[in-house]
Amino acid sequence: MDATNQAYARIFKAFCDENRIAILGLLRDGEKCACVLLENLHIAQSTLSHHMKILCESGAVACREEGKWSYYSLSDQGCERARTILADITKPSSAKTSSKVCACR
Amino acid sequence: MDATNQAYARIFKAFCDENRIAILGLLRDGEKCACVLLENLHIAQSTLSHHMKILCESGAVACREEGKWSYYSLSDQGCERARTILADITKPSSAKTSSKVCACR
DNA sequence: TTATTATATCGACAATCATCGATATGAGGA
DNA sequence: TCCTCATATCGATGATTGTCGATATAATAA
Repeated sequence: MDATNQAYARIFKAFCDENRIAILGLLRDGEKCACVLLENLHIAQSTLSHHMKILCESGAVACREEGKWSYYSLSDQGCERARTILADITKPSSAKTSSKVCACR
Repeated sequence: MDATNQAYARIFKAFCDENRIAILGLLRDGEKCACVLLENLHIAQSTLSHHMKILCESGAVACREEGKWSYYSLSDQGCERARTILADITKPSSAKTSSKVCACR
């Protein structure tokens, strides 16, 4: 319905799987090759590739390809954007308009 | 596998559905009765109830029951916790340890 | 008490998702 | 060239999720 909400939802999908959070945890230490990520997770290579695609599409992770290797790292800009959006959707607006009791009373 | 990552993932599940983001948008203006939320969303009553349960369980939304009405509002504490966790998992650690090239080279 | 109203729960169903093994692609190395 | 290695893509499968209508619950009104 709302394209913005849908886009926001897609960004937070990056953070709602425990394996993807584990991947982010590994990337916090710095850029990592896909094979290093794979060594540290108990998932199949095709599954890792799937998660990396979602993380990259959300903008939180950046990919650098070099020869046959793919290096992944946290994207400062993408992560900052996710944090900003979460702040936007969870911060009360300055002008609250609702009353204490429901109108349907 | 990792209980913490699983718990974090569950929190962000609250934010990865467009209808739930729309609900948060309505709550930014202040506490709202469930029936008011329902009027503003094109979903069935049982679906709203389902979403409210997920939002409350994530901690981002608080529920106040009064008579036959349920009033929902953003939880300052719960939202702050979500923001803190997102910051934690997306901020590079101070001591980066990885080198520029993959060890498997 | 009986009826109405607000919300939660249940059961079913379709859609989405995480996962895997198999295969394709593409870069080096022999 | 042929082989190996790193990664991506494909197709299938089981699990989870969003959605609904029907029903249960519980509060209030008549």
